[in-house]
Amino acid sequence: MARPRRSQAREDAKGEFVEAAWELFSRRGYDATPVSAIIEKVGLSKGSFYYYFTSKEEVLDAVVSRIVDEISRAVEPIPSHPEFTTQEKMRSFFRAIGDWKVANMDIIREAAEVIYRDENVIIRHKMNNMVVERLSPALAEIVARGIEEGAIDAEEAEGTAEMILRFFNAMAEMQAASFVAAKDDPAALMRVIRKAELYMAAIEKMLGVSRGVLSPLDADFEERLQGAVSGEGMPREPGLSGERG
Amino acid sequence: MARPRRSQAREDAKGEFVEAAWELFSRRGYDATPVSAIIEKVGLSKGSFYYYFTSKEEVLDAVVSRIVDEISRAVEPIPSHPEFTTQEKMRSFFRAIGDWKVANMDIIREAAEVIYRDENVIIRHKMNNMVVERLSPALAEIVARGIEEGAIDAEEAEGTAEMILRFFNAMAEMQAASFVAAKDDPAALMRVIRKAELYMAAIEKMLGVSRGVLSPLDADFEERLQGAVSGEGMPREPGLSGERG
DNA sequence: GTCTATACATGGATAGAC
DNA sequence: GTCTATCCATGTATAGAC
Repeated sequence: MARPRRSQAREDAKGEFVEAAWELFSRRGYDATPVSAIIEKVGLSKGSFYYYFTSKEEVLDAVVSRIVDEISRAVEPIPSHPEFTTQEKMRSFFRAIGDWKVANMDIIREAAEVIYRDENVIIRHKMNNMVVERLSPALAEIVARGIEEGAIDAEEAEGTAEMILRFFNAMAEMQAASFVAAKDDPAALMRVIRKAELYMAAIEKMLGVSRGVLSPLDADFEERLQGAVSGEGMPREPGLSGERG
Repeated sequence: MARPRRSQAREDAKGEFVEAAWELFSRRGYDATPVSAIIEKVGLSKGSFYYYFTSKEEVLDAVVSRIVDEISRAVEPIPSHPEFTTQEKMRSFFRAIGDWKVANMDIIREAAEVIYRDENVIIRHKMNNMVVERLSPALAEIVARGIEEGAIDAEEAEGTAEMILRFFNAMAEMQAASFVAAKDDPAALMRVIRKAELYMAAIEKMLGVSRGVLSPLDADFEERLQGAVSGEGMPREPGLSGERG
């Protein structure tokens, strides 16, 4: 027996609001998206919106939470992987984040320009903080294990894990600033990637692991990124990852 | 008898707006401060405000710029200091920033709670970016010199300088998160300071300098911070060479 | 060039009916 | 749970006075 519903029953109205909000925030920005736009998209009224969320900010929290959930799911099993060494776990960890970015490159590329704008710091900020909060435990577990085994040189696993993730966020901010500064310069991307390697190398130094333990993924990531960014895989000059002068 | 100028003569109306804005932003927050509050405080009208600034955001930019100017003035002479070694320059550099924070602790302590709130990320963000932008050149000069002399192990001075400053910002974000998480816990401050040492040690590792080159300032900073935080007036003594004239 | 007064559109949020 | 109607704060624009 079917449950009696109102004319246009919603399976998951709240979810629809979150979905619509993300689409709008990523295309127009947070401040620039009025609640009225969200409700229009969903086809419900303002009253409904405020039935599910106490404020516009709350729907942003939900949006961010949903995104971080995805990354979190990919990262959680890594620390307890039975066969991975500490190095492999670290590499997988960063790669999981990178993979998410690559997998969502089409969205990100479109959203980046918007999200990276000053007015939308609030989005990045909530994302950054949630990444630290939710991903720290898994990374801390890997680091703790690494310290035990002597594979990592650090004093305190949790603080170190948090620090690395915040450093990762700082790297993203660098990318944001670089892209905004030169969004029309096609060479900008390569400069950003080169800078990113500096950051990865810095993490290696922080952890006292040898150079290249974390960064090889970059050479790989770089290719995939390049493909994703160009949209069709333009031919390009070979490796720049290892060289220095 | 002085001719009565319109209401009250203003020497520097624009400066007064900036001053008033900073006082209000730091006490109530950016979003929570309507332009009407700023003009009330100054005693001028909205039209005046928009004569000097094209938007509310612009006055925030001016506020942030003024603050970063202060730090910048303290930092600029350091790279060309004739007698300092690279290590001393680095130490002075970080200390100059620390000193500014200590000197302004009363304001900061009051403002911290407000500034650190999510709604006010925009303030921190603009501050962070401006710090990177304005302080990078000086730090890069120190680093470049250090690389030449073999005192610092890094690949590229400018990128490294920018990275370190962003890392510094990340440290501030950690502090923000920690304070917000436990604002009533008196032990929280010590934990934060301890965490901060982790960050300073990480910078030392990044630069390939020996442990303690940068962090001794922390022991010092810690004391002064402790004094400042406990509410006692602190001896504010810029232990650093040149600054404002 | 500097400022006052005022008008206005936008948009977040609420109340209460169904 | 969803609606309609409404409130009201506030950023911004403008006309015009000194």
